Amino acid sequence: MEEKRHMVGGISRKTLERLPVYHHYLEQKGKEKAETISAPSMAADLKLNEVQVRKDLAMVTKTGGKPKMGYLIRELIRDIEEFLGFHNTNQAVLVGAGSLGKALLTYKGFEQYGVEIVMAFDSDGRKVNTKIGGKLIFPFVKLENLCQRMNIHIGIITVPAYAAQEACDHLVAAGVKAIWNFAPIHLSVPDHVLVQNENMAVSLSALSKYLYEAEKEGR
Amino acid sequence: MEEKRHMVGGISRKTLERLPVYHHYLEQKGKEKAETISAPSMAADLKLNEVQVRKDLAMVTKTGGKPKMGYLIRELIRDIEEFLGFHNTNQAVLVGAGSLGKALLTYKGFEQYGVEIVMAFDSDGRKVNTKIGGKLIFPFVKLENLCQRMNIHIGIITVPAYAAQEACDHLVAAGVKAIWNFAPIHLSVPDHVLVQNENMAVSLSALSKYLYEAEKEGR
DNA sequence: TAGATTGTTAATCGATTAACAATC
DNA sequence: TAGATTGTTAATCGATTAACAATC
Repeated sequence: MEEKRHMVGGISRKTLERLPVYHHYLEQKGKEKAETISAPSMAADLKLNEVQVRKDLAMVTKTGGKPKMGYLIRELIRDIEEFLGFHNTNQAVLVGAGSLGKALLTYKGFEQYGVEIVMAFDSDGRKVNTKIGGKLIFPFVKLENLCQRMNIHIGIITVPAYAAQEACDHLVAAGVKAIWNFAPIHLSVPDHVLVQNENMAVSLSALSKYLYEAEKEGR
Repeated sequence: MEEKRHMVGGISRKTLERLPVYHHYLEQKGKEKAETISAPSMAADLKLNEVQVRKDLAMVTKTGGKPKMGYLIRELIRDIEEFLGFHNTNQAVLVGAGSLGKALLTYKGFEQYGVEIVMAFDSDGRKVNTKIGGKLIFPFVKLENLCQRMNIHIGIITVPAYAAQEACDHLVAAGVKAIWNFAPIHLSVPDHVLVQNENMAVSLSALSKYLYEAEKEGR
């Protein structure tokens, strides 16, 4: 049975990308003492189409909204969190304790999204056995063995591009099911492994292109 | 005249996202002594559709490919770089010298994509006047004045979510035209300013959701 | 009741893919 | 020539938006 590339668990990737945006927005609103929210006001604030907002919410909410009243904020937050699986935390390992890896190891916000980095790997002997953000750095050669034994499901790749495929292969061999890739390179993985690319080069290119166009058009 | 949201300089955002991927791939191939490349082989390696590759390349290349031979790698690289405006470097400032900000300040790969970070701002007095990655940290209150005087076009936001909109407002007031936002929050900006969100929460949510589904389905 | 809002069905729009003629 | 490959036109597919009935 072939799985559609753009679908994850029955909803479109586009919707999936908007859910965390809604989640963050609703948490903000919740702090401001608001109890309910309407799709048109959410859409206006987030610059989205109101029907799109309603359809997205319909994918996750059990009780739905009430005409003239909108949705209950607390309920929506809970529904989104359950839908996205925030509450069943997955353990992750990080490969490559360079500056970006260090930033991710010290970042506090991941657990909110159901991901906990439990350790890191690096081939630089000077980093091995030190701690960053409270997480111990192990030698790269122990990656496969340790990940397998600890039944780790998520690998985060922050090594340079030339080392990324090798890191990826070891993670896959260890049984990792999802890879969060920060190296600007296309990774080859078996079909059952999800690769989520965080490609900064893409964003930069888009910015650069936009400014290039803006200049040409004399804006 | 209204500009289509999903178009940047006449090409679709999807194509724009793939161009840096092609660029990196072609540079790899170029190093391996290859001189030409065909759309089918690129498509196979990058797991894309071959017609899509051809169409994307047709958007940027002047001379096109030759039947039976494919495209000249060096030429494609040059065309993509010119199209994306890699060669006219834009100066950028970074706001928020925390762990992520530090990672970006020390990262070497940006200039390749036409973006040079020239300085950073932080409201923490202990960081002010120190250097990270060779770039000087200025007090946050000087942001608007300095950016305006130096005619900076790109702002990179790596402050916490609660401080992001304020940082954004100052950047916009200083005349910045494009913002690269790492805070997990929707920024309100005037229409002429481009916001490029690097939302790690979105990626994490997708990973988390994928694993959640995989478990449910017993994979 | 009137008006705001929801949820759904139908129309539109854009991006992807298939089909195919042209060409080296 | 035969076969690989390009480039383009047409068909398909999915996501967005418009229209509208239902409801509080």
